[in-house]
Amino acid sequence: MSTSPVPAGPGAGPDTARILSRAVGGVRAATRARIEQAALELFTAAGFEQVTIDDIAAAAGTSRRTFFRHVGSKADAVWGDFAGHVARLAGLLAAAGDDVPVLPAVFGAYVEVNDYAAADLPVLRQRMRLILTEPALLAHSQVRYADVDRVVAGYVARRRGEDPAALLPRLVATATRAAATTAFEVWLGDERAGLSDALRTAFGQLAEGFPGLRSRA
Amino acid sequence: MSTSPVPAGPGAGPDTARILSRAVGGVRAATRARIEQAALELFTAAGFEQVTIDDIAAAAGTSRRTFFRHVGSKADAVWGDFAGHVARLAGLLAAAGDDVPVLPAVFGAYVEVNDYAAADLPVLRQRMRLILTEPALLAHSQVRYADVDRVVAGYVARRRGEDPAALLPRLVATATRAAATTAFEVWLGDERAGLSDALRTAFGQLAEGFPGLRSRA
DNA sequence: GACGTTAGAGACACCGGGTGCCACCGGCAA
DNA sequence: TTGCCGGTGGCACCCGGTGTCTCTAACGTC
Repeated sequence: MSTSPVPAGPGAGPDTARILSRAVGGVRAATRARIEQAALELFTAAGFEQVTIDDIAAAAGTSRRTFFRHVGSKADAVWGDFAGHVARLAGLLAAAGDDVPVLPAVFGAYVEVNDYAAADLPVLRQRMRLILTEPALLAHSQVRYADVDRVVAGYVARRRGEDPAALLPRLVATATRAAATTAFEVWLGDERAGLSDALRTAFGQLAEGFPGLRSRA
Repeated sequence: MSTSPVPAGPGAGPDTARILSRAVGGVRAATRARIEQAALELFTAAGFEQVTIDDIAAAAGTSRRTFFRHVGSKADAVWGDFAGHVARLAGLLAAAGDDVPVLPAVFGAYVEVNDYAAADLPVLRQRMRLILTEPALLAHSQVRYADVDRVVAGYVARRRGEDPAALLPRLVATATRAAATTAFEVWLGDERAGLSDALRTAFGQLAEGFPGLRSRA
């Protein structure tokens, strides 16, 4: 059970992973978490492009093939359970009453789904810094955000009785998401800023139509 | 000089390219145009992922290595001279007088830089359909749009005397760009729609802060 | 007209992300 | 014991992208 190069063979994997799981729920989730953690550390230390899959696999104590089985792609290693994030957003919107106006409902759902516990903020900063800084990850983000946009556009369309492909639902989705990512950027650049505050400020500006910029400067 | 498999060797390239250029200006530009055209046709016919670089090179009558020398990457083959596009936008903003309010200035620059001649619209549709449909190209678009955002944010910051990294300049940049891409989407989905009209409509909604969505539905 | 120079092109080798396939090993049920 | 099954590792392969070398056609110079 030491870390010395014992020829333990492939059987060593399941054992250690088993120990790590137990409380979490499943071997899969445990190894995936190990891989993602190793990837995050290596990416922030050396940069996304400089780290190879073999590096991550080695750091996580597994193989290249297993990495792809769990994570799917190099970029996916940074995103964690984003699908669950989107699902929570969809749930919040579905649960929003029809008495609250559309725009505040979207704003509120965004703020609530991004209401992280203080303990999770450092990891979130690490993730977002990578996503917004590394070109390859920034590119990949567009594919993920498209899922968010579909959810929001669908909600607006339902409330308005419009086609989700119409201008207004799509516009609300892309504009609110643009505001959210911008809020993330300024939050990332200011160590003292609060994420919820940044989101609310950005949404406020958006909802007011940038009043200071429409008439004479 | 026929198209039969004469062992012409590497010398055949420069000759034909020479003929194609002359009126355009440079052998480089001609071969690049040939490559981009071949790529666009193959992508729309078979899908972005299905087409390999070798396919494009063969269709353009050149080699894989030459493809990369001219185009840079597979995704770049779709974008044409987007850098010039961004430069024109920057020029329009720089030339905008300080008497016109900030937001209308940005809107106007966007509309004007996207005022294509009728003859260019089919190719534009082809390009935008690919960019908005193919996931890999949608991802890549984020990197390109980041350049646009920098230009717009810089303009807003200059007009307002703020830091380009502050919330408002960034927010205006990302929100207007989101509106523009949304306008492109609906324009793409509606054969009869006008691009300028779609842009103006989207910008109008954005500037008004979605009035119908802020109070009771 | 022979010369060297230069830009463009092709061939080759290599790297890294991603996938399909097969073999193995452990646990579990019949 | 036997058979199944989830998880794993190894291997081969495809493809996008880059560095390097060589070749050749075109151009200016003497």
